Amino acid sequence: MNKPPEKAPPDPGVRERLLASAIDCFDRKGYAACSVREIVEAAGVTKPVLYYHYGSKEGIFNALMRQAMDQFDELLERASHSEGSARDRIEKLFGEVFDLFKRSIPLVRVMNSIYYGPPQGVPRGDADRVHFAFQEWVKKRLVEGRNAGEFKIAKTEDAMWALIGALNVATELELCHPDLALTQKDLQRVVGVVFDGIASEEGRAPRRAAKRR
Amino acid sequence: MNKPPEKAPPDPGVRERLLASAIDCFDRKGYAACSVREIVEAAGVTKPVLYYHYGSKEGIFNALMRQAMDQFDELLERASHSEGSARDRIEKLFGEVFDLFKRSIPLVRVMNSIYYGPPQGVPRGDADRVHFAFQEWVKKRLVEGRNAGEFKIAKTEDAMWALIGALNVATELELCHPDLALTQKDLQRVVGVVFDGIASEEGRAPRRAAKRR
DNA sequence: GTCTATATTGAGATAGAC
DNA sequence: GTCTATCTCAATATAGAC
Repeated sequence: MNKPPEKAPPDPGVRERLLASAIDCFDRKGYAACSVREIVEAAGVTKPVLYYHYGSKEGIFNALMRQAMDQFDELLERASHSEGSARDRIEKLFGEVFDLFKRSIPLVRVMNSIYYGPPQGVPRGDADRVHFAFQEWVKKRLVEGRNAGEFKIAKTEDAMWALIGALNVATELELCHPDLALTQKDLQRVVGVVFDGIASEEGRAPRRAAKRR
Repeated sequence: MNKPPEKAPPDPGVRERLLASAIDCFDRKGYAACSVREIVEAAGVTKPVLYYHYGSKEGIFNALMRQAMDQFDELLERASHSEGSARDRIEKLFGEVFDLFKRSIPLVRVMNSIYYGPPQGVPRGDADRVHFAFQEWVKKRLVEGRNAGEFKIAKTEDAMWALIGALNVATELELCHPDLALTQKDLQRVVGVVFDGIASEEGRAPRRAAKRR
């Protein structure tokens, strides 16, 4: 609700410390279960400081969301100027997105819990916009690839979902089983499965003709 | 914490009403943000009734989780006796899982928010066990399929993740965009993309040789 | 088993001094 | 801008009557 400090900034970096602290707390306990007290204590300040800079608990949450989406938007923006085959460009963006996520696990967990989970008293914000933008980007590349003879796809959406599914699964593994997390190479192989398919040549034409066991 | 009623059950169905009410509230507001008061009011009872039957807010949550996992376990159990090609069996189980999810959206959202999101003061419980069991089931079918010449896969895990990713994406769409939700047929086509791949024949051998644009 | 009434704790947020 | 001290409210949980 409040604007950034205007007159004198005696404690530079308070805002950043508060953001970092909020990410950490939201990540460990969830938005609703994390208290303002815990956030400010970890940031080494008192409650009024948070309310002065961000207006409310929801205010600091929204600031986090905006920060995350700006980063993603920038990635998409740069990717729309990338070069190469459709597959190259998709693989490149997926690698960058995965890398960004890997570097922002706590923030991603917080965002996901609100986007996919129940609203915990905070609005979903512009998360939809970002999701749609990403989907459209992938779909465009797929259409281009098909027109260029690079892909054979009946329905662009199907391929889009299969690809996004592969990326999501890598992210989710990172979130809930860091020990089993996929590497960049692993992800590229999984994505490669989608591009190439796993059915053997003989098994493909007669779609359900594989032998019984 | 408490056992089911032992002596006299004057209000049959209270437990079920409480469970249903809890699912609904957890779904709409999240575990932490949903109050016991709201649960019991929707169930038409008072607070002590909940504490009598389930011991605590966490107790009723755990009861929900157990209920959900039992259903999933049963699905897996039946699927391990299914017949047909590996692809047939995988597609069949995916269809059943997707159907179960579609019929349990609120509960699934609650489970996911705890499994993938921050712990909101409740333990994750046995969710891991179920996930691993599902992954192992798929992996087994893939190995069988490869041994039978049905698939050509270098790394079974890659195909497993691509397939599970497709199922996840269908579930997640259902959760956060019911309007865009995939049908059973849609899901089978997306899964089909993973089985068959989308790369055209000429584009496949030289993996990065597609033309520049 | 289910109620009314209440104990107790901690939450989000703010007033006002400096 | 940041503090101390405090307001207000709603949360989980329980005591004890019926």
